[in-house]
Amino acid sequence: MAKKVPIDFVDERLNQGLAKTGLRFTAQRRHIYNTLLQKRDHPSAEEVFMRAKAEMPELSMATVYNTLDTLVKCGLIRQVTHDRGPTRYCSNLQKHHHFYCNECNGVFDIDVDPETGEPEFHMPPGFTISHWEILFRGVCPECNAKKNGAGSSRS
Amino acid sequence: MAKKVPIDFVDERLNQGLAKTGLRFTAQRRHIYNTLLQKRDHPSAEEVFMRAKAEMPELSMATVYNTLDTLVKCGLIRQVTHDRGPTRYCSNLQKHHHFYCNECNGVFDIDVDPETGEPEFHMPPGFTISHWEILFRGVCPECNAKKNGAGSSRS
DNA sequence: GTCTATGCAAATAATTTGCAGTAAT
DNA sequence: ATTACTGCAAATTATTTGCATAGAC
Repeated sequence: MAKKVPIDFVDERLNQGLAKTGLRFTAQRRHIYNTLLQKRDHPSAEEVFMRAKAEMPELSMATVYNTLDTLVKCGLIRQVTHDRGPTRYCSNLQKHHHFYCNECNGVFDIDVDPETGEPEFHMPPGFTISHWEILFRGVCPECNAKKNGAGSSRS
Repeated sequence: MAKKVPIDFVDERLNQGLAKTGLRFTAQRRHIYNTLLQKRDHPSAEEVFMRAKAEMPELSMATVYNTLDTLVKCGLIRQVTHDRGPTRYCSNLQKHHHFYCNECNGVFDIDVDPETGEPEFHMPPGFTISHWEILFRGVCPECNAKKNGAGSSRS
């Protein structure tokens, strides 16, 4: 079993994240964030809800959705959307790639070699690849034009 | 405007795809596949429905969903799921990568250099990248074990 | 005390399913 | 003739929203 992430670490990270946006520290946010950090997988909102509710029975689904969005906005977790099903969440903020299993729909982190940055070097044995692509995220030319033109600089 | 894909090409490809699985050639499948090939973007099922219904008013949403699934199974199109919204579809079967715009949620094809395979070489100007990752698809070790162990060979 | 966050329930969005009629082989 | 496909409507899944109450600062 992976070693437990200490609650002090959870609180510190959460406080840092919330501070940036002026949001409040609540028991639910702490508990949900802690739930995510305790297991290095890619749970859906439903799965987070079930795990977290086990120790906080009054917790509601809406709060889970709200909190997950909040944590994403704070940069503490990332959304993972590689298939048609529910959005999943990833608390691994290290640079890494993803492997999606076409059979069980599981999502696996593929770490990179810290020296070379090569993911293949660390591709664990047993995975067979049928397809791969690079996914870039950012801003497209049209939206960049809008941002640079009209809005941003007020000097 | 990009040049129109001839209907003969559409029919030929569709027949090839359907033949592999024993599925039938229908007016709806032809029309939907043609609709996808005529525009190189990444429409959702809803968008495909609207475009296709314009020329085939009796078309139903369920048929669009069914047909899109069929075309994916035949290998004629691919699903694109990079955000929380509706699944989109891609009729570009050339090797390429994707760029997702965080502002407008648009999806753009990023072609690769046919010589080197480098996507950056062809990254069009104006795109600014905030994050990128490699997405692998295939079969995970556990599912590979199941397939090789129990089921497949009946000799 | 003020304002944000939570919990509940209702609403919406995206997709799937059941089934009777229609069309392809 | 047989079996798959379509269209419609209802059902389900995933997520969001409105609002009264509770809690953080």
